[in-house]
Amino acid sequence: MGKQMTEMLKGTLEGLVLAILAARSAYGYEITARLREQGFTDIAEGTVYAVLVRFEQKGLVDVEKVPSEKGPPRKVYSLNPAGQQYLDEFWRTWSFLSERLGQLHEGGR
Amino acid sequence: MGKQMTEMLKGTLEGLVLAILAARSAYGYEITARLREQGFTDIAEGTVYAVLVRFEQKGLVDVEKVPSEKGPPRKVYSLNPAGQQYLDEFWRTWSFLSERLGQLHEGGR
DNA sequence: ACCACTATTCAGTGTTACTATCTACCGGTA
DNA sequence: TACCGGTAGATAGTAACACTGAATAGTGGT
Repeated sequence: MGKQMTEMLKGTLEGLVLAILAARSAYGYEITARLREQGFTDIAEGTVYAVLVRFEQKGLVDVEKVPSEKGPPRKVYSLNPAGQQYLDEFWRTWSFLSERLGQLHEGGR
Repeated sequence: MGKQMTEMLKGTLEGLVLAILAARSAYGYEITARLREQGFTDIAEGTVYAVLVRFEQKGLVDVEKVPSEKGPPRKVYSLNPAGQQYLDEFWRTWSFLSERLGQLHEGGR
């Protein structure tokens, strides 16, 4: 999708994935697929896994290994209270930025 | 403002500054001051200058040195057609992301 | 002579997403 | 058996970006 999207995803991809997990627990492959469905066709698989590893290291998610009928076992991630708090903070930050940019976008025409 | 804002600014700070320049030409110190007025109190001065250098290297702006009554000469930056095009692309990218995140934010409550 | 304000530059650091590749498990087919 | 496509995850190396912290420099006022 271009270099601008790549840079813009830094800082928002985390929130994107957290928001998906907030709706319901999921595993990496599934999250990638859902992002692709929503139009983020260029997000690399490896990138999503890296995000999930970071979440685990920061203690924002709980992990459970679940055997799969097709393929190797899945690592199912679910948001814990710390993750929910982190997500709340993300929304506050994003709202602030979104508001300012929205004003600039309107004012510029 | 926190680490989340720092990361979220990657990719959006460029657009922020471009949008400011689209409204009218400006120099670095002035841009920093305007950002601070708008609530971006934690954006480092050095960061803004780095953005402007990148713009110059990419050929998105025209530069003019103007003597100042107070202090050293100013480098006044103005958006050129390439910069305007880059800004248009930024808005398209941001709109896409903003729409998706907006949906997730609404759906999550 | 000193200080506060204005104005720009730069080296070094940490975080992040991408690329590319590798491992591994399963079912179906030749 | 041997192979392949789809599912699932891990990892080393790279590029881009914002921040920290400091340095440099010009002007006016005390």
